[in-house]
Amino acid sequence: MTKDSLLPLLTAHVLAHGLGGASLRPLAKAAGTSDRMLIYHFGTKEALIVDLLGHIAKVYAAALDAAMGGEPAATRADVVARILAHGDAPAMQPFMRLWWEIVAGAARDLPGYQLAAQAMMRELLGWLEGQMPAGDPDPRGGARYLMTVIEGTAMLTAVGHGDTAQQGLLAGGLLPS
Amino acid sequence: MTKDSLLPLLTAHVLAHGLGGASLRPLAKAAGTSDRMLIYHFGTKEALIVDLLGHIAKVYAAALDAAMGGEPAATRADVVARILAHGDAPAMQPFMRLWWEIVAGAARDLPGYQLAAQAMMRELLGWLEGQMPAGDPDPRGGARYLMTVIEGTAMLTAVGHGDTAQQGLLAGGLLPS
DNA sequence: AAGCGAACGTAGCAGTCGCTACATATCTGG
DNA sequence: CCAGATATGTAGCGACTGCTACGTTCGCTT
Repeated sequence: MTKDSLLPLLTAHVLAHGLGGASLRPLAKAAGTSDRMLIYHFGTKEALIVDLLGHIAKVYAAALDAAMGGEPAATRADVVARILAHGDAPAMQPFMRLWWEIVAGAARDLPGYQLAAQAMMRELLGWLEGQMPAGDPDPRGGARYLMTVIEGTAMLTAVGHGDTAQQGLLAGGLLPS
Repeated sequence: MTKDSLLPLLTAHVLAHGLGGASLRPLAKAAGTSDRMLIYHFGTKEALIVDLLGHIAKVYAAALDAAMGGEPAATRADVVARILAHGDAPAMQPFMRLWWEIVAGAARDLPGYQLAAQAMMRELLGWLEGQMPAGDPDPRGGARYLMTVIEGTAMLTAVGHGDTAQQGLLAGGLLPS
């Protein structure tokens, strides 16, 4: 029972129950161990969280890679539609709930949170650059532009203003009509 | 010592120390009371948080109203620049840190969080609509579009990807060059 | 003045927190 | 074959959690 075998189980638990309220004993039960052993392996709860965030970032990267397939999109609007569909998928929603906790932790400068969030955003940006339409005049800037729009849409959706974001995307010519 | 005189002091405490980790005794000390009295006034910690979120939304609305002044912007890019400057102001940063906790709570459907977040986004949307340039072809859709972009920028900034968002805004023609 | 309800302090409940001391197992290398 | 490292269980520490029981003080009304 090593760290690497523990991390997926811990990940599953925080995906289900959140990261902020996670405490050692429930985490340990989810991983089939005791709090004693978690401290033994990770040294500290804080170190555990840092390791866990790193692992979650890697899981996210793998999920993006798996969704990477398909030919490049025809238009920027198609790129947006494609990734919004990916984020709206039911399988992604536990991760989306977790994501906002990671953002909140990064905003408060908790150790490990910024690093994990930046890694995931870097991954998403790379994915977007690879998805940009073939003849796009500015794939590099365009990918950054789309990422900004997409994250804004995700946030508004999280607080129940998804329709507002949809209307904004439509007005910005970023939704296929 | 009524609820309404307590709420500003409680607000100051959560702005400084966060909302997720807030517990009754520190809150009470910040408000100059005891945990006993907080329960007496609000009935439950959960009810206190709900009331507090409602109050925070009102404070946010008032802050936006106060910043409302000035003639309408000349271009959409000016609107974006204006509100990003407002959000980057040092006085707004405790609120920004709190905001991501509110988003995370809304994403997890904690009681009161969605309501407060929606109220604040509604307020921001109204402010944006009032700030749209005079001759804008689609002020209503444009405001929603700008709000999506602005919130995306805020999120990327929170996780340390502010430069990425800047480049995106530039590529989208939403920053005055 | 008597009575009453709201406002408040003190003390404490049962439970959880991160973490540790201590005793054991189980495995590995000389 | 046995020393030493690695792994695990049990029990518990002190601090903190939300919340409550109980008693007191205050301002007000009748």
